[in-house]
Amino acid sequence: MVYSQVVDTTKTQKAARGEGPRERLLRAAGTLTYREGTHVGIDAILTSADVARRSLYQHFGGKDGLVAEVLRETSERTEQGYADALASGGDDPRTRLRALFAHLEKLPDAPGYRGCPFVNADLSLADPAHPAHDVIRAHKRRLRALIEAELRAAGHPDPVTAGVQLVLLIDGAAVTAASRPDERPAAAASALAELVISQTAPAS
Amino acid sequence: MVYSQVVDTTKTQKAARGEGPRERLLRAAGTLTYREGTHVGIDAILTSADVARRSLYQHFGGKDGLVAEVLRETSERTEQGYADALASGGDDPRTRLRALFAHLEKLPDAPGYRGCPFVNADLSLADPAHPAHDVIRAHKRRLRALIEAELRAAGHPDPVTAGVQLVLLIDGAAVTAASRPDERPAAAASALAELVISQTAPAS
DNA sequence: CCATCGGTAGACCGATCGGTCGATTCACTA
DNA sequence: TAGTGAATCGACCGATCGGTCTACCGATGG
Repeated sequence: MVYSQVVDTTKTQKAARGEGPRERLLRAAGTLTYREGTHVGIDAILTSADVARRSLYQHFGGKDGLVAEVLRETSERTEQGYADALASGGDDPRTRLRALFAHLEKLPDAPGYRGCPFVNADLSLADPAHPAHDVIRAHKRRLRALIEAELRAAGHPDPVTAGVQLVLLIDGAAVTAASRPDERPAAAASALAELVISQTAPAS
Repeated sequence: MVYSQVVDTTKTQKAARGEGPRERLLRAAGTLTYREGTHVGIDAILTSADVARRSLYQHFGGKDGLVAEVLRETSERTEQGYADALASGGDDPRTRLRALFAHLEKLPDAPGYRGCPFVNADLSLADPAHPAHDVIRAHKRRLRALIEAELRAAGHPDPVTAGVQLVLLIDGAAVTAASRPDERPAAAASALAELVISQTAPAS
């Protein structure tokens, strides 16, 4: 079943002391669920976090709770990154959106890039009642709202549809980058996004 | 772990007799891996297909071989659907591409729709050496080539990039439709695709 | 008539899954 | 200093995983 051995059981997280078991668990689970998928075994997470089995259940109630919490905290950091990227674009909502896509365009170049952690988890967890789905939906909804607000500020004729389109481009680029990075999908998505953004100023 | 009981162990496939074990296995595995994800147990597939355990290993060598073969055969049917959709658009490559997106736009309305089976499998199988990845990449590459040929025939200035963009739109729409169908992403993607297609005739 | 062969049935394997629990250690604080 | 609660270790649970194996069945064809 396993063709390549990528699971590294060594306690890489042990250096990150000073953090409590909860933090170590979240960090290890975040790393492993992203790299190996949400189906990593609990034991691998516990070993990597150097945390007792019982602590997991005391803090998160179980694996599903841990996975959901990992995504929740990841969404906070991610959205902070979005906000920073937008801010770097100044005051003009169009340049702000361009800055956001410039930020997103850099992500696939990161060493261990495997696509969007939210999309990956969403598609990996077949059970529609898994608590992670709500977390993911909420995150994507906030992203869409963020973009929609910029589009509205820019006077886009249909900011709702355009918001859906831009998030769709982001997710599509992430999926493609994870599978076929040679197509450079991030750049292709940014070019398409530019078409949407420029709809706000038909006669530039 | 399981919040909703969607696994139906009843031998729904038993009616499909006349087919050999191999066909029944492929049919059952296709249905179950799409509905439950690629992590369905082998026993569920065997029960649903009403096939002996040994037949699976004789025909496909193991679960991974079965999953890969399911995707391979699914890709044939899917690409036939693409070809038919294109053909329904007549001779003009632009109307052919529009017909293709019209075809794709109908897919999410199907009852058990859960997104693109290839994207889902690709993101669910964390092991990069799983044989299914090659099948999936090949399928998406053929789709891209199909689209690229139409764009080239239409005289698009950059058919390669535009091909990547249209496939990216398709995958992004599938991912979004599986998670947040209320956003009607297929329509949003088609509208964006129209922008790409119309680049072929700047002064329509 | 019997040998072969694809299929079935089902026991069985080691490994791993998520989860529970008792016993112990440790740091902090009252 | 004694007590308390959090975190530790590790045994243990039933279930399930993918995979192997033996035995049997029935049709086909020499």
